[in-house]
Order: sequence, then structure tokens, then C-alpha cells
Amino acid sequence: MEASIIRGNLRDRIQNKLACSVIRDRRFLDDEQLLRSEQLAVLEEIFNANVRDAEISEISDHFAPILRNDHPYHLALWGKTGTGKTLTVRFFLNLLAEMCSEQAIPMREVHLDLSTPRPCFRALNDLACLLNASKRYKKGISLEELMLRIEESLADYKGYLVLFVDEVDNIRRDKDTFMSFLVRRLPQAVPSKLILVFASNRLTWPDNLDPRVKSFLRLNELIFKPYDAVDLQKILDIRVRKAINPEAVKPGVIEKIAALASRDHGDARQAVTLLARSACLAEKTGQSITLDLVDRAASEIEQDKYVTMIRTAPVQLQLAMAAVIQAARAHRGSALNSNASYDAYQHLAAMAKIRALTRRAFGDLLNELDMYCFLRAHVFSRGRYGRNREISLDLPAETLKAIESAILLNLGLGRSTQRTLSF
DNA sequence: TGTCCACAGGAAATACGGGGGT
DNA sequence: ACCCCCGTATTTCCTGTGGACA
Repeated sequence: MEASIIRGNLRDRIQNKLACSVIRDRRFLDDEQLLRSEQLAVLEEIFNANVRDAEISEISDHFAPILRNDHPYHLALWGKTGTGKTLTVRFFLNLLAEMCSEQAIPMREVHLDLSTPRPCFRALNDLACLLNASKRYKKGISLEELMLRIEESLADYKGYLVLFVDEVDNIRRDKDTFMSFLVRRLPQAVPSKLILVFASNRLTWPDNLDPRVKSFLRLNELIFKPYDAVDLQKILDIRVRKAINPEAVKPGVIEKIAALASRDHGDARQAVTLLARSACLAEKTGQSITLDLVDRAASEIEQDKYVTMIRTAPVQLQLAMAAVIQAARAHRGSALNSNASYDAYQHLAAMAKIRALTRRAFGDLLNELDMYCFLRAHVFSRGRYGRNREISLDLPAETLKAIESAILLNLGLGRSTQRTLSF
């Protein structure tokens, strides 16, 4: 009898699920899963909704000379992440490529994506790969050699070459070498008509550029404003229509997501992620998307961000983070200083059988953690009792817990080993 | 006012590791 | 197999510093 009740419950649940399934086509909630053609279709729809209108028309003005066989300046786009710089440019270049091929104007576009920071060497290497000029190296080949290969591969191409350098400011170290290659050397070494398009999220980026490069660089600048709630609503609406069962969206949900997103960052990608996460939650619990679920999804996303960030971080950084969390727990209440956390760190390192770094290096780790907002390390002086960093953790306790257990698992100190030890 | 604590953090030195050239 | 080169991580060394205390 028990069994039949359970069976009945299960049946109900499954039927319930099918009846009010929330997500119709999951792929439209995640750009990665869309085919390129589908992506462009979505983009077209978005741009048709008059979002980023002003920017598109400015970009077209900028590139118009190409169709008259003229040579436009370079272009720099400023705007925060997720304001659609990349998408807009890709969408536009696609369009431009079509128009050029109609008019038999040779045009080639290359998208150099530097969304993760990398040194000059890797950036050049990536560029070379995109141009089929070389294979991927980790090290061991000189910058000069890479440059030569890039030039060689373009030696015969006389048409337009639009080089879209996404997130330029992500070049660590030797930025000037990279820039002066692109701006001064490449155009002279190669017959192609080179048009550089830089995208960056820091307005101040060109300030710390080599002045020689800067004076050489003829730039047109264009600023992308963050999406406002209205734009975001349009974008979300399109996604909802494609991906989600409209009945399953409670009124006000889209407005709320748009409002949250525009308040925090104005980032469309994150807004869509939030929508996706809410939809997933709704599907799991078998209800429709409610305002409450949106809140829960938002805090889950926040937590995930930290956990994945720390999981992929170098071991020593993880170790330092876990040590601080543990030390803070031990110190409950009283302020935590760098000395105590270093002790905890040494202890933890011994447990994980990892060589502990020196205090100096540990200090740098703390700074790095501070930079990523995992903790706050404030240096302050206690007079003749010396100076000290005071460390505080102000992430929610739940998040800290998740971070800690992720790290311990990574280091082989997870729950499972603890349990086997206690047996 | 000067002293002096106890660490911060800059700079240079050193270790490391991976890849190419030979 | 060996060496050299290059980029990165870490150590070593060292100077600087805010403010309580005498």
C-alpha cells in the first residue's frame, strides 16, 4: 500500500512536470549552445528592437568609407562588460562582410578575443593562429619570429583587414610592444588595408600607452552606455519568447530581472543568465517563475561565481583562502590579523602536504584575494605595536562555507577523507 | 618630540619549468 | 640529450611607515 502511494505521487509529479514544463528550448538561454547562424538571428532580432541603435549607426558611419573604397580610421569602443560591444561589432562586421562581398570588395575580419588576461606573447600567438600563420606555442619562440610570421601570412593580401581586438586592456606586460606592432609596424609591413577596432572596458586605457604609439594612433572613439532596464527588458523578452513557456512566467518577473541587472551592472549576458537560472529553479521545483525564485537564483549565481573562481585559482591562493576562513572561525569576533592567518595557512599547508610560502608571498596572496573581493585586507597601524593587516570576511556565511568545502575537496582534505580517517 | 614596533611592500635575485634549436 | 631562452613564481633583502608611548 505504501508503494502504491509513492507510485501515485511519483506519477503525479511527472505529469505535473510535463504539464507545466517551464523551459521550451534550453539552448536559447545559453549563447554557447546556439549555432552561429542562430546567434546572428537572435542578434538581428535584438538590434531590430532598436537596442544599441545609436551605436550601430555610428559604427556604420565609421566604416562607410570602405564601400567607397576609402580607408577609415581605427576605432575604439569603450563600455563596461556586457554592454554589447563584442556582439554589436560582430553583428556589424558580419553585415559589412556581406555587403562587401556583394560589391566584390575584398574584406577580411579577424576577431582577437582577449577576454582572459594574457601577456603580449600569447596575444600575438593567438593572432598568428587566427591568421593561420603559426601553430600555438606555449613558449620558446621569440616575439620577433611571431611578428614576422604574421606579416608573412598577410604579405599577399591587398584587401581590407578588420582586426577586432576585444578587451585590449587585458594585455599584461609589454602592452607597448603589442600595440606598437599593431599600430606602427604592421600597417607598414603589409599591403593590406588594416583597420583596427579596439574594445575595452576602461576609459583610461590609452592614457598609459607609449606616447609614440599614442600619437601615431588615429582613433575614432565611441562609448557604449550600459543597458538600461528598458533595453534589458526587450532583450529578455526575446529570449523568453524563444526559450520559455510564456504561461510559466509570473507577471513582473522580467521587469524584476531587468531592474536587478540594470541596477547592478547593466550587463545583458548576466541578465540572461539570471533568467536561465530562475527558469532552471522553477523547473526543478515544478512551479512557474516567481519573483521569489529570481531572488534565489540571483544569490545562487553570486555564490557559484566565487566557488568556480576559487576552484580554478592556483593552489596556493586556495590554500590561503581556506586558511583565512578557518582562522576567522577560530577567532570568532576578535579581529583577524595577518600573523594569525599565516599560522593557520602554515598549518593547513602541512595538512595538505604542500610547501608553505614565505610571509612575503603570503602577503601578496592576501592582496590578490582582496582584489577579487574574497576578503578585505586593510593595513593599519597600532602605534608602537607595529603595523598589521586586518582581515575581514564579508561574504555571506553560506558562500564562505561553499568556498571552503570546494577548496578542501580540491586539496584532498574534503569530507570523504575526513570520514575515512574517523573510521 | 623622538623612538621604535612589526609588518608592508618595492626591487632584485633566484628557482623553475617548458619549449625550441641543434 | 643537451643547452639556451623566455616567462613566471617565489625568495631574499631591504627600506618605509603610522601612531602609541615615554
